[in-house]
Amino acid sequence: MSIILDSLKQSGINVRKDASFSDWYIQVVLKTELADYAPVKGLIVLRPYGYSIWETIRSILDKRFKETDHQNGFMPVLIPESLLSREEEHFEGFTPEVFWVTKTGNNELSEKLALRPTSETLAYPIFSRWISSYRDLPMKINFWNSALRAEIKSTKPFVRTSEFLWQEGHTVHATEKEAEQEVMLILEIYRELIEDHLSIPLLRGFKSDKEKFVGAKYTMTLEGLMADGKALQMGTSHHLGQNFSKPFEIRYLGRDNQQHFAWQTSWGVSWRLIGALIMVHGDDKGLVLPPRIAPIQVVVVPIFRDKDAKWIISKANEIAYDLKKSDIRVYVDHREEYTAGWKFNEWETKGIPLRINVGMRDIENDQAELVRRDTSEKSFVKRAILTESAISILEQIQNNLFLRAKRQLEDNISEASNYDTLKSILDKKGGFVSAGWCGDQRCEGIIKQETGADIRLIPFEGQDASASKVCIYCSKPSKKTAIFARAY
RNA sequence: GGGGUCGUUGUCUAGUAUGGUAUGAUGCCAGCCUCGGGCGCUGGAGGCCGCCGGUUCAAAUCCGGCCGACCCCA
Repeated sequence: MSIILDSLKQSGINVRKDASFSDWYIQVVLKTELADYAPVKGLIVLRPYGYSIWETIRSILDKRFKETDHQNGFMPVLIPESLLSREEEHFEGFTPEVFWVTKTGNNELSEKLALRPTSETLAYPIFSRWISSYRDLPMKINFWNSALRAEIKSTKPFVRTSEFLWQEGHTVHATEKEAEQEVMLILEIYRELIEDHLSIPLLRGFKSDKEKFVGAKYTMTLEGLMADGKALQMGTSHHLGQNFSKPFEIRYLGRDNQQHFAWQTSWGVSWRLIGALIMVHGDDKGLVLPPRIAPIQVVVVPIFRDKDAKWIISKANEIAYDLKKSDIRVYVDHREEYTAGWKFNEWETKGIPLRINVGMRDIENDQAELVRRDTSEKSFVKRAILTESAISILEQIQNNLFLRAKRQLEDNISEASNYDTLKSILDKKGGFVSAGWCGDQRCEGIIKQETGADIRLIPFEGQDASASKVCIYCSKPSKKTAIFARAY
């Protein structure tokens, strides 16, 4: 059961983040009106506030994709079984979580149709029709859509749902080198989104073969750390090699007048990022949004009594007008049905980075009160420098959230030189644990079974030192330095 | 994969042991109120007690199945 805080009313968050993390998370999702449950297990409804955060994430990414010569397209949601199963490893990997359509009305379909768990197998035969020569390459297409993967056991809004919003990019290249560059470019675009906009620090590296995208040659990943010490995969970029171009016959005629199989990549991030935002930055009062992705960056709350309402609201509008001229996303809460105190709480729960209060006293003093969401710090600022102060404080909030999270991440990366230490760190502290690994999937599998932790990534950095280590499980010479964690 | 807890009005809940037509708060609606941290006062509306079936004169309550939510262990 939750620990109920008497001091808070039911309309607010009434459990503490550090006391009952999971309960707290659900309350934030529901009470800030990000999302609600749908009638089918594992499915959620995005409410306008949640959707607006997704739209912000989408617009940031979309801009970067287009700047790097990607185009948007759309693929249907149904995939014939014959196509889904064409690449064997891929099919086996996805089979347990595929939703199947078997009927139209009362008639059995002659071939089962899968609700897309991802679009590779549907897109690639079509790509094959579109590509015939090196002149058609590279082809770089992105889809903003949803994917369906049945979550049988445990579900959690945004983090683990049977349908999720995401983008999936698919590119086709003439050379392996180009595909490798593409995978890295995308990883950097994701890093930029997550670290610079969502203020969530990351570890970068490769997935192990066991954890990579089924069918990929290799997968690169960005991993974040949640406030409860569990890791969350934030984005992945896959080098598909020719693993799909061969079965799906994506061939092009080269300058050498020879047929070549193309080299491919695919990559995606999902609304899981919204879950990460909640878990990383949220506090006992609710959501805390970094300014760059907050749908509303500044809320202006006019404080008034009936007789001077119009006057004070007009002052609030003037402040908002100035802020808008500087491209700040601002909202004036002029509702007369709610008290100022009520509004303070509501906007804090929703995580608006900066609040500006204006009442009669402030107007008399030619000032306004600024309240930071991240530190609760209050300051009075003269009207003349209000806009520049707001801009500067928003910037500070953005940085502060990142640094706070970065400290949290760094404090929770441990090193283990033997198996007992690994287990004890996982149990007592959580977080990421760096250790030597022989590269054998059996060791990896046993560790996961015994500790619940898997290899989150093989980091790009620090691999030089791995030769001097031994495998954390079998003690044979280490081939890689791997980072283990329990994860969502 | 294994185990457990739970489902009562928009929300949170009492009632379930021992069967008799549902309690309180909050929210909602109307009207008042000197509204700077979820103000205060008066009145009002709101319920297939998750769904389906069984037992019974009678089921929120007992039994079975299903659906959904959450937790713990691996």
